[in-house]
Amino acid sequence: MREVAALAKVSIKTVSRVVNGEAGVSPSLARRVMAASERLDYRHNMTASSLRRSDGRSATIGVVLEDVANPFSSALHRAVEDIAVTRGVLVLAGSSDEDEERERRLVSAFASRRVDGLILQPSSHDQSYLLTERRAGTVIVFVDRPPAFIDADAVLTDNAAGVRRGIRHLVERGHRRIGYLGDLHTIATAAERHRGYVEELGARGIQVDEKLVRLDVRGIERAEAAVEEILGLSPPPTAFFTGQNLITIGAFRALRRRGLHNRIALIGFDDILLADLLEPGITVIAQDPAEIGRVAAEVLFRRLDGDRSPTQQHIVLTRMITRGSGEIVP
Amino acid sequence: MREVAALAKVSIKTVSRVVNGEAGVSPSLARRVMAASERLDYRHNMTASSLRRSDGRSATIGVVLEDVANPFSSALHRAVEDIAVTRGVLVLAGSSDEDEERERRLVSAFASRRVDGLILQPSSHDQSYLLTERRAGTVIVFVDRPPAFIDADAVLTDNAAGVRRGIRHLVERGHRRIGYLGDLHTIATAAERHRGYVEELGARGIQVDEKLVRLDVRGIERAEAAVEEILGLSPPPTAFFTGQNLITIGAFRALRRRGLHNRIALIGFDDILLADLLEPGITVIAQDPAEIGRVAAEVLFRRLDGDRSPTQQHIVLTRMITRGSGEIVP
DNA sequence: GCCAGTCGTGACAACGTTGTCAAAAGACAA
DNA sequence: TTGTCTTTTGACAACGTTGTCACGACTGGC
Repeated sequence: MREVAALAKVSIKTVSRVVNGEAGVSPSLARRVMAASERLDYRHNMTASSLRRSDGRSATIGVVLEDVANPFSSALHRAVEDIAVTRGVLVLAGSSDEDEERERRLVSAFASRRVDGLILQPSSHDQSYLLTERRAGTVIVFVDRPPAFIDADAVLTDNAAGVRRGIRHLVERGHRRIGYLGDLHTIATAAERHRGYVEELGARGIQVDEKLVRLDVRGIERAEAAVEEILGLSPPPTAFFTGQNLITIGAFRALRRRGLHNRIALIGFDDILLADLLEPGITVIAQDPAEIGRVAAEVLFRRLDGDRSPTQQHIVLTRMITRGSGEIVP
Repeated sequence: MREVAALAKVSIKTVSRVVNGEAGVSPSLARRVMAASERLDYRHNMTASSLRRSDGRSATIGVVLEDVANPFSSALHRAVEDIAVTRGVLVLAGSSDEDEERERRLVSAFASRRVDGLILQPSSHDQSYLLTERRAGTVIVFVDRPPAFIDADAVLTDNAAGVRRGIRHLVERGHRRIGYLGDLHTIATAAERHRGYVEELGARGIQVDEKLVRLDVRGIERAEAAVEEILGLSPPPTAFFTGQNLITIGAFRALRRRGLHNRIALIGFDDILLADLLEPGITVIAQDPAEIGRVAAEVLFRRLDGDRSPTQQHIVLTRMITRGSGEIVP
């Protein structure tokens, strides 16, 4: 900037004014400054700018997700980015891998780079450590899972309601013995989904048979094994509800290996790419990660713009997509 | 930092030394400083630090991908992140959507935040605009597509070789009429893949029948339509090679709708989640986006560590995964 | 007890910007 | 011409750090 000022024969303050598009610079000087910064390949230094600036904004936000490579997280990430770019804001992204320690390290790294806001899919069970960041002015929005020990905006899926919808769908088609496979019960969403299963069965006057329920099922292989086991019961279930993506895939594999994929019903939580090409197509309760990301980003920027209203939980609805596997009758 | 210094009754320089873990601070003072910064919730300001620091490093890199939400890009992104975290470096990510203008805006936004390095999956056909950034000391590594009008490190897939492998597989099983569907010919990788098709047929003494070839096929629907058209020829092809993910899906759909999925062979470029659950499973030439990301990040950090050797192209191999669709005989 | 050398500490300037304020230059009326 | 007001411009300090350097307090050898 100093060099540009020297070349244009003005003060650096005038260069600053031109760079920031401030009013009150005569056109001739402005032209001279632009020409000079062009010639010297001048690049504005946002970090120095935000250091000095009164609002101290870095025009950068941080996003902590379970894994930027998984479809749910990355769709959410993309939606956040789309809102952010419209405001010239950049997105730092990190994966917590369901690990509290990693989550905290990421948050701390973001904080030391003075991000304006944070979108967090929490792995931890206590986010009170964020109080410090918030006191420092960082806006925080939770996604997918509710905050614990801190009052903050959150954008969540109606997990229990979604599962109830799926279970109702099965019960209405005559199923009474419905197996349930859920993810780690410590994950808030997994607990919610299991709750939906129990509640809907209760509401329909069906006793929960604990032998048909497996929690803490992680990954495809475990799901396959769990389905095999449950199918060994007598009488076996006539339908399965699977509480997560990979579990759905594992269950489908197991059913197909046994040749039961057209005999036993299956509904999965969370949509799966290509689910419509399978035989039968898999009926799912689909979340809308892009919508979650969009809403979260909008809430965040509204807060940054000065919204001081009480924190709020925003619920994003699920949608049932029927493709065949959920419409098999007992 | 000033407040911490005041509370610990030392100079701010001593606080700086403690925060940076520099040697030569007496243990008693160090303890006092730590206690004080704990009590005041002091957060180191990396932006101010990197502004003053002699190397000027921001411990942040930028990644420009086609779309952070697509599986290829996001797997690559994740691999980069994994290398970066080990060095305390954070990753800014952005999606170019195959749009030159967006790519340049992202690069410029990254540059103004003084990222140390840039990993770029270019959409543009001329990246000479990056010369300025590089002169400023930013390390640049290209992924997936080679640089144009700039000499830089690149990490690429052996596209042509991968396709040749697939075509050979089909020819060896007796196919002579093999349809080919490719993405936008302006994308370097798509052009390379098409080249592989032509070359391998040539090497096997098979004349390319242009009626069996469709380029510039974008997305699932277009691919479906293209397959339908080509199937209308007489004689129709006995196999298809599809040069991209979505095209493979579209082709499979079209074949299934016609009831030909067990009669006409299909090999796709790039692996598809769940491809093994389909009937038949889809044989693919799989890329390894995670490996591309890993290598790119390693090259980038090696450069940042001072490696001044000539720029290099790193080739990441493809792998054929046979699942059934590619093993159908005419 | 003196000197040279080492170690710990702090004062100060600087990194690249922008906010503040005052000075200079121009516009207009009397 | 003068005085007043408005517009344009620049000098300077400050943002939160770290590099440089110098100072004082030890240490050990004689």
